[in-house]
Amino acid sequence: MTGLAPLVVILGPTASGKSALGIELAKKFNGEVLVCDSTQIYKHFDVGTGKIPQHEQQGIAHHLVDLIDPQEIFTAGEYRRRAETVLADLRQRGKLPIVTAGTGLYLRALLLGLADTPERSETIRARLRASSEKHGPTHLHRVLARLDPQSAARINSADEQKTIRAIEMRILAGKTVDELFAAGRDPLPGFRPVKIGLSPPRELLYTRIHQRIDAMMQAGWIAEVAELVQQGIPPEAKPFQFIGYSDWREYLVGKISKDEARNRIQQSTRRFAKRQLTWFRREPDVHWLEGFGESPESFSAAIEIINSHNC
RNA sequence: GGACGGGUGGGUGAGUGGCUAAAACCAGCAGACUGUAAAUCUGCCGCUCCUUGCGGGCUACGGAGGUUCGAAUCCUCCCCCGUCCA
Repeated sequence: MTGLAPLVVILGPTASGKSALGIELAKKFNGEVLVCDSTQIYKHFDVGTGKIPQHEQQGIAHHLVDLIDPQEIFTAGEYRRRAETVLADLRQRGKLPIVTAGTGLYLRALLLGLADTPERSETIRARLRASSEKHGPTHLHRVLARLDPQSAARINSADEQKTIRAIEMRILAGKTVDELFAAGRDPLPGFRPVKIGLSPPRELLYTRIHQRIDAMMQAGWIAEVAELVQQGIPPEAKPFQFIGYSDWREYLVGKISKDEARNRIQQSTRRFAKRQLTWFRREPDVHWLEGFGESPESFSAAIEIINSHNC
């Protein structure tokens, strides 16, 4: 029991109000925010990724934001490492860490850890992709079936991305996925997570998502994209895969109308929110709240949950 | 008033006598996911019953009738919509 410091986690789909709740709780409990979001990692992609502007942070420090340049690649493992550094620092300063999590995989990497597996290798991936191009879409899956039948059975043959990763692990480590995973993960030491989930009614969430997109547009999202394009950041850069960025890019060159871009963005955001919900539903020990993070009810409910875990 | 074209499941839309509860796409729902994760991938999607099976029943292609062993598909009348001619 001793030595285990509390770690508040606020999780939920986009637009559910995680950030707002995080800030309020940080104010109340002398905390700081650790953003757990794979998109806010990137510098210069601000409006569309929902970063909280400085002037809205109310003096609460936000960590794990703006870590890398647009052309770089980030990973869940790297997130875990950086988060641990931040956590150690907060602990030293007696601050309550509050994690606002929208990216399920990163949260899992933080809390449960990852198995000791090889990191991604761009060379191997490029080679595999080339070979897939040459031999057809299911070729890699057949290769995997030979190298690692178990994971081949688990991975759908259409899922090239996961197939490649499995082959990559097999090549680099000389072991199958199951063999690698058998060693177990490395859970976050020294902390006791208190998880609060935000799950507002679906209809309301979708409405809120639409409103948020409009607000982002008003906050200069399109201009932001124009600026990024102008700086010469190529369309293949990872953050251009984030919702909206390529749509606005197409809008800017006149390929689609503003309305069309907006519609597409609404659609993919809704789908994204669903996927987040699917992921988080499996997260164990979550105290689910039915409202948005901004609501006073959520705030007081969250306080009660945290207090009951005697933080 | 006349001439064409058309009315299909939540939407768009294919289907011109059986293999059609009806393609495809969208929307929606559910799920998987241990280093790209706002990514990537999968399933369901008229209602209903169970012994959950390439199972049974019911309802469905504007409406009403008809032809046929069998109709979204053919015929008749009616109602709507679009374009054109008066």
